[in-house]
Amino acid sequence: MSKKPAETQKSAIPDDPELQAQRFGRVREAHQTETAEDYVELIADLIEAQGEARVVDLSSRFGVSHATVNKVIARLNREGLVSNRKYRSLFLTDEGRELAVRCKERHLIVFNFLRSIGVPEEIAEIDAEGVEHHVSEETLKIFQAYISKHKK
Amino acid sequence: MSKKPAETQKSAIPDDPELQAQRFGRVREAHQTETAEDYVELIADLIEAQGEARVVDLSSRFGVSHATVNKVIARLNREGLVSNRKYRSLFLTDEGRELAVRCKERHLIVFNFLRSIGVPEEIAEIDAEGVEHHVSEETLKIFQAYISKHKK
DNA sequence: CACAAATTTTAGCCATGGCAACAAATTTGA
DNA sequence: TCAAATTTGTTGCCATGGCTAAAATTTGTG
Repeated sequence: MSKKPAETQKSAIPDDPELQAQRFGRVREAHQTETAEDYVELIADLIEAQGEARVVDLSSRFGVSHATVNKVIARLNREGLVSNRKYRSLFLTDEGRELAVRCKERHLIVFNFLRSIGVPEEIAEIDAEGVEHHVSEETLKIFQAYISKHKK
Repeated sequence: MSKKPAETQKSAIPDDPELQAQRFGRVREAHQTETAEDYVELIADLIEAQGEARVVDLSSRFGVSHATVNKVIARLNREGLVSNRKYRSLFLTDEGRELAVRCKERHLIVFNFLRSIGVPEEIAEIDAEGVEHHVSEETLKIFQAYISKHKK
């Protein structure tokens, strides 16, 4: 009766399992790349700001042990995003550098968008850090348009 | 010269390490609870929609194997969010139910906010799934206010 | 230069959440 | 009823990203 053919019945009924599985799959994927993105982004920032990126810096800025940093770096190296030689400072590969640029852009858009709808600076910074990895290109474009329209 | 005393120099310089570590720490925390939140939310939805929540449903909707579901359920049980007996359908504890309610509210706010700034339905659904776990209470309030102001 | 301090690496531990394969219980239906 | 199908549970594997502790290397100072 009041049931539209194949429409989402909103509220509780989560609709088609496959669709939902795809969504969660996306989130899991995003999660996979989160660490990599955070690392290349910070490495790029450190190189720009201090001329080099060292394990200590990453460990203090991420708030994890240097052992953890080392493990992640080993993976990023394996995946061709970071190039490093023992006991020397860290570098990004071309691929890593490209990824860093994209991430930084995205981060900035999310941050600016949050600011422009009225989120206080420090909170926007925190939220952007978590949110940036989960925002689609489409949504990002909408954020960008909103910023442009409302700026100053 | 155009350098204000102790201000964030924007762009590349990531500012104080401790602050930054706190931010990443928050993201890690959020991540910790993500799985739990997704599970209780879906369990609640399934119970509402179909009268019960079974391992098969979770596995097909999350798109993971039932072995994985079982493992997570064991943890949630240990943590007092889910109550279950062997070979029977799953239930939420009071605590689990409360968490589910909070998550559902949050999910809906994020989803509606995205819709209200012009994100298409299916994309909003995907993005909300990933974003919801990383939005602070403050930002959520701002989302909510925006929705109210722009609704209809 | 030599040695102490700082940094980096390694090793070994843990929990989580993936998986496949197999085992057990329950439901179904002929 | 009872065999087959489905559902659930268990086991053992893997990778990731946490940790501490100890070893190795580099750095810097006296």
